[in-house]
Amino acid sequence: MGKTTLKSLAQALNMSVSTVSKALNDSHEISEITKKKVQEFAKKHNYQPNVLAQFLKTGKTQTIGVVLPKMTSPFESQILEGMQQTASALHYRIVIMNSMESEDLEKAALQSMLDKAVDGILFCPIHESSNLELAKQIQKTTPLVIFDRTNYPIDTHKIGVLNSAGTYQACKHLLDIGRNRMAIFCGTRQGITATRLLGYFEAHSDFGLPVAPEYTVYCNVKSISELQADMEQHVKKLLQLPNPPNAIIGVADTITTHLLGVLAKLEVKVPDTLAVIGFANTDLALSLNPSLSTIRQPTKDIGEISVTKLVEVIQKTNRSQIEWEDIKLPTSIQLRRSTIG
Amino acid sequence: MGKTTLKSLAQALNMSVSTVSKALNDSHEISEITKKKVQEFAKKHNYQPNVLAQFLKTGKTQTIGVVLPKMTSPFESQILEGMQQTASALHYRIVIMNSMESEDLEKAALQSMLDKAVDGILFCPIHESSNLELAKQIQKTTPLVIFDRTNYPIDTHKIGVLNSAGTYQACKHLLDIGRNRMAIFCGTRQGITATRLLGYFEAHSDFGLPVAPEYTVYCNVKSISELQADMEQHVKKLLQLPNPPNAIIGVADTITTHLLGVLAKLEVKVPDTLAVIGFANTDLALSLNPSLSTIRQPTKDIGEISVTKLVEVIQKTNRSQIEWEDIKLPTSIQLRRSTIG
DNA sequence: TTGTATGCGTTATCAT
DNA sequence: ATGATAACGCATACAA
Repeated sequence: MGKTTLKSLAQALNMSVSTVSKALNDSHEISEITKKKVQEFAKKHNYQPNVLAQFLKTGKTQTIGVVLPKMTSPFESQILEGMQQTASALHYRIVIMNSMESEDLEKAALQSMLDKAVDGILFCPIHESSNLELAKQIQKTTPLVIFDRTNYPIDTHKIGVLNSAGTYQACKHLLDIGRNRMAIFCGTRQGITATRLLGYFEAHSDFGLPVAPEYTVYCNVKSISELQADMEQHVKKLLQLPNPPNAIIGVADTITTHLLGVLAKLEVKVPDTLAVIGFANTDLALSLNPSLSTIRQPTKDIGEISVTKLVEVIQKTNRSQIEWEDIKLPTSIQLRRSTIG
Repeated sequence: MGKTTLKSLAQALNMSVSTVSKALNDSHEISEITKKKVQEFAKKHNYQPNVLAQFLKTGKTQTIGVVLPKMTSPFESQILEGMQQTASALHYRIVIMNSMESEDLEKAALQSMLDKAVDGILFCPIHESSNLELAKQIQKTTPLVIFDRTNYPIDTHKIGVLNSAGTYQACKHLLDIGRNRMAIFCGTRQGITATRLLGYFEAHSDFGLPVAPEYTVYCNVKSISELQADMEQHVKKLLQLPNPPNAIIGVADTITTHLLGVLAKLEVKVPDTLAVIGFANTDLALSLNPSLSTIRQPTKDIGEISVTKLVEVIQKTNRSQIEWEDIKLPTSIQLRRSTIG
């Protein structure tokens, strides 16, 4: 009593392997009666097709590889959950490779996908040109879709959010509540940060607000502790300006949420002295000090659409004729006590 | 110029397929000179072995399946990250299936692993007996290791934490700072909750504190909003008692962190009126209102050890002789303003 | 409607 | 030291 295979079934049923195979695949060239017979017998003997053999035969693994810079912050893990769920629904499985913000690891991750053990790749590059050549190379043979970091110069589907609009909304809200001196805390000097800054500048221009260069702050996001120390210095410096800001916008989850901790430590009153709003997908906004006004990204949708689009490409026969889409999903804004007191 | 395979290499080199295969696998029966020749040629032509064929041949997929109830909270995502990293180091990949706290989905997830597309399974059951029979069934053919929920009645390695000690420590700390009336907020009535409650009772017994039954509170954790509403009611009720508690212990990440939001909403002073401490792996403890005293679980270690132990089993030839370990890792306690003001 | 034969790309066994 | 050949389990073109 070894494992049940097509062969063993065929033997037991006194039929040929191909008949059994076709019957189990519900082929039209098999009579209903034998189909039923075979299928029942197979079920009874708990037959499980060896997917590896199927894979080898069909060249498809029903597997999607995801390469992304981190996976523990709410933004990423929510996206991953969305991907996992829709992939499951489409009968795909997800394999995650964490590039951990390192270009070398990212390269290794991408290369490990290359061995044809995945049908397609969902890629969130570390920065706007990291491993670009490799990605282009891969794309020649394996469908690849970009998510989140959509300003990555490559021809394929891209799924991200309307970053500049998110910041614009935040600025508008701050202005509405009388905060006209807004600092903005950024991460690295590229990609998404740049787009979010754009919304900030646009809003200032539209609303006739002057832009103070010292209000644009770049933080060291290498590690949480470095980020905290760095933000502490920046806040102190800003508050000593002759014309200090009365609001801060955070351009990323980590920055915005940890900024509250820094301000609490410095005993800066929020929102009295500084209103705070920013991009954040934490579900702890209500438990923060004070409850945090957020610009939320539709993480579940990002995950879902990324998978859907990728599978679309995978299943397309003539891949050359696809019109690549650059999808930008809208953000939403939630107002809480960190801005409205 | 199709894909480079053993066959194509052999043809080009005018050698046999088996020679090439052996040369690439560094076999001792191949001369150094041909080895070098083959390996260089293969590299030059960017040869990638088809892992699917390898899988079919060897019966190993170098893939580990993870089934767990959720993946977006810090505790779970940190564990997943730990698993992913050590798996990578051991040349395994991780496939995640999210049971989403549903027994049916859990069953489907486990069954989808059954088709032999994974070499082993890491399983965190929804509750202490969910899909127990199926798990036992699977275990006959596929190595399976339990993590987090270690009070699952099955014979295999289990990797979790010393839950009762965690709560015990928290109680001790509360007593040290003069809080002798501690309520405890639990989730469902089973498994881990029970163990953590044990530490609470033990501490009370050891320290000669009376246990007030109304201090043990079970919360509805179906969704965040239900949890918040439910906790709000419980807090109100507790504070109206003739002898209200002066501290609350949360037994899980979500409960503890969201409790702060509820208390903020009710304008209950923390820690003045109620000190708060609890199990939580959020890295936002410092940004919470107020900064949160936590009992932290060694998530990275859980992930790392789980994978290591599972791979150990996978690679063991005579699986029958293994002594199953029930590993309990210590928690650590971080004191912040929610208890020490 | 059913069966036969072949191949997917590897590894492993056995000759040479 | 190298090569021929047979599996692994399945799907499919083709034959009957």
